[in-house]
Amino acid sequence: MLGEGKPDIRLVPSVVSGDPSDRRSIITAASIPAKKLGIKTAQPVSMALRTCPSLVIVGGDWMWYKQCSEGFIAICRSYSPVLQQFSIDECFIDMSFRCKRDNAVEVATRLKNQVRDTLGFTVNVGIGANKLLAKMASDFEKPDKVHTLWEEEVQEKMWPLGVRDLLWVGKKTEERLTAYGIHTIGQLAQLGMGSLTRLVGRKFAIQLHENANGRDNSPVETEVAEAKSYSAERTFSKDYTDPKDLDRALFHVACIVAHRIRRDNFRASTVSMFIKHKDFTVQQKQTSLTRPTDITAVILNEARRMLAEIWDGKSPIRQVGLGVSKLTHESAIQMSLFEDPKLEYYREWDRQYDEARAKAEDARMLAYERRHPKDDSLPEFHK
DNA sequence: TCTGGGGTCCTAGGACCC
DNA sequence: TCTGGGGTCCTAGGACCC
Repeated sequence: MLGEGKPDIRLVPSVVSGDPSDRRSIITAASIPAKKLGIKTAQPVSMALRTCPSLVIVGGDWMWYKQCSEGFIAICRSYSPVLQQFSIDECFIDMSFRCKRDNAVEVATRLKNQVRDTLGFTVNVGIGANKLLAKMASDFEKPDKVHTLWEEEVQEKMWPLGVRDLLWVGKKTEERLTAYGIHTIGQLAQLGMGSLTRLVGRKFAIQLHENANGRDNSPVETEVAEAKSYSAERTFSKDYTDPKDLDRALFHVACIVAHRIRRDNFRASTVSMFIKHKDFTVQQKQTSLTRPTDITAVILNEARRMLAEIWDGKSPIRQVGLGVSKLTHESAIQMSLFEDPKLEYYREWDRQYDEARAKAEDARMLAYERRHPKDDSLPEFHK
């Protein structure tokens, strides 16, 4: 993991980001020293460099992260099978049948230390009577810590925090709440439902009210939900004005998305696409297909048609995206008598594309293994 | 300084049916 | 001839998460 003589990037201001010479790169993760300087996730790298010229910038290693994630989840699962993965580095574990409240901190500390000593990275563990409280507790002081947030601690530990610290309160909701004089989670908890409903709508108001009061009855979902949509987007290093460039980008994202749904044995009935202008405004368009498809050419064709409908063909475009939804696993393809004979040709093109992609995947795996040679001094991942 | 990429869910208005 | 209200589907847009 760490080479001889290389500094531990966790101990100095550092970030993981895309190519720092690309002005459009943003930060995917920041070390604690970097965060202390005010550098935040999703900030442009160029901005962070201005804050800290000596910032250490490294590229991401997604295959490694995935492997670390699997090792982490495996350890967590050994504590309780009632586990819900929330993201690549977070999960909820229902320990209610495994330990009593009195020894929850002890068990959590054991889990935290086992992850650190086995996998070589630290985690925070939050303990609470529901998922919201556990999640909020896990975001208290880092790193390598265990925190509790029991119901009777909500007023003392959670209510003084700013509304933005509450899960599901993002930038827009924060703006609305602060404009109304609501700055802390405690104020939010005591705000009347009438006012809250006017600010954020009925459904969200109910959730925010419950959550701010420390209540959450959502279950730990052990089943991994099937994907409901797939999408891909490309941001250009310079805004595009040439239709040829746009079309190439659309082709690129269509290939990626169609490949993914074929890999997962899906067909899609809805195709959507969007363009983001240089002022960040977005135009989107979606269309329903008469029959679900997994053919790149069919998806691309719909996207092209929609692009022509929403773009004047000359205003500068910063980003293009394409998505599919309304997915089914229909295995029996109903061959219509009137099916376009070109479809067979398109299917063959896709077969060859998928094959080439599989080869590229193998090559990436090999390169990964060269990057991370087996090191016997490091403990094995729990599989 | 100039803002990625991949997802989920919600809302609101219009079309259409009963 | 003109009117209601509920349900469902579709589309566009917006919010949030990591």
